[in-house]
Amino acid sequence: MLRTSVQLRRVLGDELREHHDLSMADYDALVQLADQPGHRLRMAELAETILQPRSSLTRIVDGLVQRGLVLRERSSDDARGAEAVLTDAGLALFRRAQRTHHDAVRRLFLDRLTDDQLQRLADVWRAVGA
Amino acid sequence: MLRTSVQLRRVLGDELREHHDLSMADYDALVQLADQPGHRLRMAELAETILQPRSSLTRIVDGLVQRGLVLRERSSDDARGAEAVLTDAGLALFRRAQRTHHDAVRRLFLDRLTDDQLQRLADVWRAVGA
DNA sequence: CAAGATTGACGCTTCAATCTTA
DNA sequence: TAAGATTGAAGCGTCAATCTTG
Repeated sequence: MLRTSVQLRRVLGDELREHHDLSMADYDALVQLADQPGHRLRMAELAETILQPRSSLTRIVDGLVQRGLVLRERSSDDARGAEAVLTDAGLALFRRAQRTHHDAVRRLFLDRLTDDQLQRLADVWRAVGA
Repeated sequence: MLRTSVQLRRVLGDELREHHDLSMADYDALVQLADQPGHRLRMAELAETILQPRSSLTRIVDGLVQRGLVLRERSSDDARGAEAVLTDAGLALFRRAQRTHHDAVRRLFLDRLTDDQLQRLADVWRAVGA
């Protein structure tokens, strides 16, 4: 079972890499930023939501900044903190990547299961994660 | 759902690392070797069964050989090929690691689900992997 | 001193190129 | 020439140590 989930994640990651040159972690970060009002989030919060250590997030944001997808800004209220802000280019790339990703998820996962199966899976999985 | 499976795998990996200084990939390799008659397998076959590129397997076996857990032997029938053979120490470590791993799987996964849920999960997951 | 974030160094993984034998 | 396996170099992810601000 873990084998299958690893393979699934691997394929999904390969597609993002191939079409948009994004790692799964990059994509996760873009998802969270795009989801926020103002498209911005504190580094520590962003790290937490994507289940990464802060040091890892620093590298991830480094890469996104270099490609002009994200800006780093000092936090206005607390000068120790930094915020990551999605640029227009970043948002545009995210929307394209999201299409790729959703298509892949549908093809590899959703289309292979009935609605009933999906419902059961969700229930069972909730028990594991709790 | 992928989040949960990633977390699960991460915790399982951390336990193997902490108690036996093994990566998941190391453990996967030991499982396959221990499972074979003669505790030996050709490199290419071992790579395939644990879903790793051959180059990755080379590194993995390098580490295991250095720790005396595995021996590398030239294949008797085809001198191009190499075989990995589990040593007594390797088998002993594997048995201990297996206990750790099984305990963790039970604790984090099996104990959280009813038999009925497990059965359903197996059915659903088979559809995804197919 | 504590909190937020970054950096240096290391380990794991993988690709492309290479070496060896068939 | 092809098949089996290994190696060099590069990227990703992480820990411990460090820098900066509160």
